Amino acid sequence: MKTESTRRAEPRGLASRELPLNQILAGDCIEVMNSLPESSVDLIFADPPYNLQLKGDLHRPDNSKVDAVDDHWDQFTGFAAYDQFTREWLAAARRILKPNGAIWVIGSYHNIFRVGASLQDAGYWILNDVIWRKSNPMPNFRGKRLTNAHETMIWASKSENSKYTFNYEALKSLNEGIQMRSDWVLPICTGGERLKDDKGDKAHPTQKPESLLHRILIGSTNPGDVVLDLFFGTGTTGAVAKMLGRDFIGIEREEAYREIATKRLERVRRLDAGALATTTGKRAEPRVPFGQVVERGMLRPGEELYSLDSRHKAKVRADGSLIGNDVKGSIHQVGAALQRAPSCNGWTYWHFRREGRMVPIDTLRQQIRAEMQAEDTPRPN
Amino acid sequence: MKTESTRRAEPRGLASRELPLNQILAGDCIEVMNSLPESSVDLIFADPPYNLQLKGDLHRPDNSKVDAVDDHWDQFTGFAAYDQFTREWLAAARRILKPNGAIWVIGSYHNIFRVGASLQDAGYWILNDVIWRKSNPMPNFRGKRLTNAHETMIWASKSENSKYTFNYEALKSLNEGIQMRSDWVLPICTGGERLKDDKGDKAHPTQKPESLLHRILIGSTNPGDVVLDLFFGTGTTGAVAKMLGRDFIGIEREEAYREIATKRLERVRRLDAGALATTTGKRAEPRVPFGQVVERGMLRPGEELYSLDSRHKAKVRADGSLIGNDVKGSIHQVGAALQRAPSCNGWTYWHFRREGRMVPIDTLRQQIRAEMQAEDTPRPN
DNA sequence: ACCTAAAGTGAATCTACAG
DNA sequence: CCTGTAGATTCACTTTAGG
Repeated sequence: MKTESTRRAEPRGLASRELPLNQILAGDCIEVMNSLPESSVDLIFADPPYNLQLKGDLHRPDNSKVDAVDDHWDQFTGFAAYDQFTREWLAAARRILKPNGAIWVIGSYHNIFRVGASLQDAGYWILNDVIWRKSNPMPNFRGKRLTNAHETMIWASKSENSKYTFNYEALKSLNEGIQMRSDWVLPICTGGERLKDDKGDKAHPTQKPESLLHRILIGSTNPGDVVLDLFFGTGTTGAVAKMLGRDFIGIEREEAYREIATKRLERVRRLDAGALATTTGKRAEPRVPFGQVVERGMLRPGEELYSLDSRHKAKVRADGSLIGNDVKGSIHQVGAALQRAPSCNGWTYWHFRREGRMVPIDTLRQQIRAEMQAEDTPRPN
Repeated sequence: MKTESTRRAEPRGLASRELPLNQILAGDCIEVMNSLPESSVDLIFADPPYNLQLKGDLHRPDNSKVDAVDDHWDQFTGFAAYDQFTREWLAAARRILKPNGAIWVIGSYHNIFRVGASLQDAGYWILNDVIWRKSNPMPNFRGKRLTNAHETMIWASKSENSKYTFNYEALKSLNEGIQMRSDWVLPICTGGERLKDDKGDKAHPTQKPESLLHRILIGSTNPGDVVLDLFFGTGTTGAVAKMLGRDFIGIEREEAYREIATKRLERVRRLDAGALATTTGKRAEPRVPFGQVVERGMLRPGEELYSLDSRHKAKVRADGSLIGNDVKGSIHQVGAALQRAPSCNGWTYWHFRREGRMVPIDTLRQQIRAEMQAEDTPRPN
């Protein structure tokens, strides 16, 4: 396995240097991939059409119409056509993956079983299936099925013996000391993050949240890695990759999406090296992980936190750890070190500035807890 | 869709009466299923071998053993054998399912994608994929992957137009009044529920928790339904089915498991009817034509009805239709037309005035329903 | 400006039955 | 098979409107 310290063991070949880095390539993803050199990218992310096969309109109980995914790119004549499409892009993708490369694919029950089986047949080796549990899904309006509250992602290496990248400690750190599980609770993409067109409508019907890609890229790539997105859309993968200091290549067929993504990417700023460094040591601790505050964008990597008396400050890092005065670690550890105290509750010690005021980060934890309580009701039967 | 009130609409055929109810049948599940009459069971639950790593034993439908192979080139052989086994039991299961029957299959990423694709290919219609999120999973000891903290279930009807059973209100009630989502947080089977053998070791490696089957059977069967478990194991499905007043059939190849399950089932007691009753929605109520309200003199022809905000009004006619603003038709049609909405539930939209208050006409329907129930209930004289 | 109420919205395979 | 109609059905969150 490649780890944080050994990731440079695999030298970039000549072919890799010729890659069209940090660009959006126009065209069909299979054709474009076939024009790229083999064994040249570290990670592929694919959010292919789901083949939803929707029939009539759907109305909410208040009679408003649900804005469905009826785009032409989601139309297939049947399972056979969809399977062939899937097999072809999976094969092309595997060719350009480095031997130790990996792939992430996201889908729903409409397509994910077919994609998963084709992926296994193509020689990929599944590492985990990961559930994106949506904290705020669209309900089932007709009361005819369960609320479709999740999507499924498959994480697979190029082959069974690939030394894939897995930043175990960074993910554990994002989860405040507890192993990251295969189910990730994250909100869908709404609000200011959701891109709008000229008319104020959503620019893309299926824009993914940056928090999802943040966790994927932190966990399965290193800074400087090349991340390829086969169905780039509005460029969420590119935006997060750029922010996190990874190189990206996007492939997108629709010009409208390419234009939106290009503008979006111009606004993204790369984090500095300090914010990008991730924890390699060990830690442990309790309930709501501070990493979720970062993943959810409540605090930005690179943002500064202050003690209430402003005597100490520290910088937020991408994996949910802090760095202040050369001390790295959890919000608790850094707070304790700077005070030369044996311990410190980072949640109440650290504050961020909003509109001139100092706000304790514990308010952000309370927000997350409120959401978790709403979405998470374990019941022993 | 079958609801609580209509589930008896589908008569049991002669064949159904010949089913070996509440028994554990010995043998290979495909052969046993082929000996059962077609279109005879309401629900099938299947917890098939997960094909873990293809390293353990895998048997073909003819009971011959597949040689486990680690060689890369032989992987396809492994998948092919597993796929054939899957297709055969799925086909046999579909034959004995009633037209409105459904199936649940549980698996992990090792097999669930292949099972799901085969299931779609066989003509089943996926209703939901459901995530069993384990509240207490085994951690990943080597730190090389994410903690595998969930399993995936697929819920599918026999065909696209099956009127499958879905007890929406009962599940909503289980979830404290909020509609049930596709992710279920439940603990794994441990403690006193976990069956032990003579030596005190776990009797079965993958015993499922009763809470899981409880939710499945409450949500997708009615009392008296026939539930078939193809890989019965220690009989969790049978135990929960018996407790919930469903009939079960179990198929199990291993004698040791059949013995354990038999003992287990003897200890299970069937709940009484009062405990079995579940919440039902309006769909289960008998239909009442608005004309009956007029016939019974609860509203007079010529009387005016109003929307709650009094923006629209309409006049009752002798035949139980309405006329408002030159639009004539049913209470639903006139309500929809006046609001320019695609549809409208006239029962809740229209109100009449009594003693200065606005009363929804649905209260009149409820009165009629109450009288109908009183008539149906024989009174001891 | 600030608080509250109302409206809007999200990858959705979303009805049952009489005639 | 088809068509037409009765009539049942929503959660979490954001944005906008109104006071």
